[in-house]
Amino acid sequence: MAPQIRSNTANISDDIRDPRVRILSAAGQEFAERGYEAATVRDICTAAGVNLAAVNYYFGDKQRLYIESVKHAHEERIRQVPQPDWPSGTPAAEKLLGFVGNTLDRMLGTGQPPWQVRLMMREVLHPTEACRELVEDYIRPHFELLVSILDELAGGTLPGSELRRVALSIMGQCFLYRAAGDVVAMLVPADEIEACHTPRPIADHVTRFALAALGAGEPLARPGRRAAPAKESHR
Amino acid sequence: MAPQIRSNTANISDDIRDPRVRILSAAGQEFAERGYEAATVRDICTAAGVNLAAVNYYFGDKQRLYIESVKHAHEERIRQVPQPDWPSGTPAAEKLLGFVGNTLDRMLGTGQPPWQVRLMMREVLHPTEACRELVEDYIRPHFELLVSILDELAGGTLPGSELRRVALSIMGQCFLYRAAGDVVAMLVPADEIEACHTPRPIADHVTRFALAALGAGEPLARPGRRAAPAKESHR
DNA sequence: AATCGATTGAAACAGTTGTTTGATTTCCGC
DNA sequence: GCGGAAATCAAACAACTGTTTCAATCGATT
Repeated sequence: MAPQIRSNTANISDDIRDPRVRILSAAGQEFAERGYEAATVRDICTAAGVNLAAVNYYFGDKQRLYIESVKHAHEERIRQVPQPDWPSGTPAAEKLLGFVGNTLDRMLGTGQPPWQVRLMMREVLHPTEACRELVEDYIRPHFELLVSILDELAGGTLPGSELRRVALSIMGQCFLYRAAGDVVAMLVPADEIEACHTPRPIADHVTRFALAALGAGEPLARPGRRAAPAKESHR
Repeated sequence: MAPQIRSNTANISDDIRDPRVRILSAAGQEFAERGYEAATVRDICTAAGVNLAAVNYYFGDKQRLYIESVKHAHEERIRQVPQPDWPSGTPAAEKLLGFVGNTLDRMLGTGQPPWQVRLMMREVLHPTEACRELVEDYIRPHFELLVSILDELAGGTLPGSELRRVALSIMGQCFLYRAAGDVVAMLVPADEIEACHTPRPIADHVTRFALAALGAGEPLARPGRRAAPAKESHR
């Protein structure tokens, strides 16, 4: 009656035959493409090549299938794109460039972003139960790595709260291209998109922007006369 | 048979009675809250206090109702939050702070962001037909205003493509809090959220960050050299 | 080969969806 | 008040949804 529990260490060739992971994979793609409501278990089962009843047999209902498919997607993604690691002694600025490039590669991919990322993005934008685990296992480690790079970059002179704000500023810039890429493409001339808004140039820009802001690189511009030191908010 | 066309200049007291705008308003809130698929015309009609058939009578079908409700939402929003305007001679840095603060107010609102914004955000994240008009009428004017402020700030030394990249960097930082606010709240300690991640402090940070990057303000940190100036960090 | 539980399969179920129908009421110029 | 268009209403429709049922099949252990 109850489905047999499969070992987590089953090898890949098994996975392809295992209807459980076939369903998870098909479900992830459908959910990523159409969203939770618009995706139907019928389409998922057809894509997975299993019977309609298999979803309820293995996962109980659609909602639990969704949660499991998000989990499965981010576990797969962690295996695909490991955390970058640098030899000790690598300059912090170089680490930052590597980190931003890696983040953009993850988010945008070389070509079409993989469905795993699009599914995770849906979860970030409209969180459900599956979100917390996603944040703790996938997002937070990356975020903390960025914070540590920034700490090194600032020579330990900035408090944690400020480091986190700067980290969010950097993540936000990457995030915009992933979540609102279509709108960006409407705002910027088409030829400029191809030239300046692909992963590598974006990474260069975001890094230069951050380094300059932290005083660890040349400012992007040299306004003619020393601009009046922009008195802080006068509220 | 065909519904009568109402003048666009009908006054507000009329609007409240006009079933057309009652439906548009109810639909916008439902779509913003639940998304296109999950929102039902039955719930919309109940909320609007009209008969089920009214949607098809006035708008034809659900999809056209959605498009019209997005249009209606951003027209309303434009009326609510006019473009900021400064007397000539206002320092560019001050304009930037005002712009960022205004953008965050629009996106986050003082309390719960209005449904109009949440609906527009859905359209940005998962564009449909209604998106193009939204971009041209609502987003692009704001974007171009930011670009012009940045141009002034850089003293005309930066090319348009670079200005647009910086503008996107700034918008991205604001955008993160609106679109991924829940995840931000999971990444940052709760007390820090209340202290440092509300509209005003964010606006201060984003502005300082950008000014420093452009060389028009003090860097956030002084790595290697003397300790951080920590001048008026937060109050 | 027989057995028994795990798995698959086709079909049906009950509920909800967007949409349509056709009668009824309301409104307004005459 | 009358006539006819505009607007409203309750009811039904057909299609699709997630879920359940239960018999058929498979696969390993005896």
